[in-house]
Amino acid sequence: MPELPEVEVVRRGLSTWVTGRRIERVEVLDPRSIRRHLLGPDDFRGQLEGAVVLDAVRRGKFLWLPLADVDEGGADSLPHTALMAHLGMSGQLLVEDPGQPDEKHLKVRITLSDSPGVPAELRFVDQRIFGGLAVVPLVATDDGGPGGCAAKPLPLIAAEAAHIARDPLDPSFSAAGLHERFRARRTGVKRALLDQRLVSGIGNIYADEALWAARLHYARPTDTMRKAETLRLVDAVRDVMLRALDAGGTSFDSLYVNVNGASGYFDRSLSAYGRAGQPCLRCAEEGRTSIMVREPFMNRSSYRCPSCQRTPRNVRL
DNA sequence: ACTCGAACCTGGAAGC
DNA sequence: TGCTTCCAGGTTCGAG
Repeated sequence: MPELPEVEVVRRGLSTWVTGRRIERVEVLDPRSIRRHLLGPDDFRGQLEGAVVLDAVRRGKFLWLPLADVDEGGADSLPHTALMAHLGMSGQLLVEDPGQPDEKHLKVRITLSDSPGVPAELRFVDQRIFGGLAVVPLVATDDGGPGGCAAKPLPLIAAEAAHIARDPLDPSFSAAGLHERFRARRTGVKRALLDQRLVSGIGNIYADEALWAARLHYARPTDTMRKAETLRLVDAVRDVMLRALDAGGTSFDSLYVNVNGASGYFDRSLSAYGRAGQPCLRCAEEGRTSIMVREPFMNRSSYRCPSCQRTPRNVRL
């Protein structure tokens, strides 16, 4: 399950290996993976073939490659379209040699112009099809700031991601702004963390990790949050993401742009998620014993320590 | 306008 | 052993 740090690793890989190359051929093996491209596979292929990849940009878990249009001559003109990618639950973007056998869940094959020492294919592989690709317009950002994390930041954002808030690793992200949005909401803090319109890039796992680190209950009403608590929570989110980025970034020097759901971080560094029945690490450190619990939440699960993440007075789910 | 649950999808795990 | 059911997850969409 790629989270923001894994998507950032993919972005860096694409930035290094795909930027500057021309798309020669596109093969859609499963149209469900481009269902967000409403005009269908033929149009998808037609828009991509001949285009040159200018950069790799990420906001939250949304990733896009701004394209130089074939018939646009001026190198100084801003790009109009981008190849948009979301990895969903199980998506992978792989840069591979054409000789490699097709993956079982290979969905889209993109053949790139030759580049010395770099494989020629960009492959989108996705088992559960929650992710997908689409060619989308680039629109101006509403605040005039950069669209997201990029090598050459532009005040443009893929239309499909325009409703997504900035993520906590974005230099333009405002924790104070998030606090204001919390106060204006009538919902629980975990639901707010997962709402990509308020803050992007946080999934179920990192939400639990950050809430545990910040000692907050998932059902804490956001309109009762004190500013110090919001800032503590934002710090915790950043910390979790940066540590995962450190762990995931280590394999980045290979030619393969790879997202692996079983990254070392998930295996070794989780303090809350999946730890039901096990002792709370912080309580243990402080000489107390409390057992982590799993509770249903939004048809999923939340993990917390009943001792240091106490149930609030007015629960909001 | 805001909030929340359903739906999408696959395969591994758990239950029978 | 083989079958069925459950569960995981991010995001969008529609109902309330």
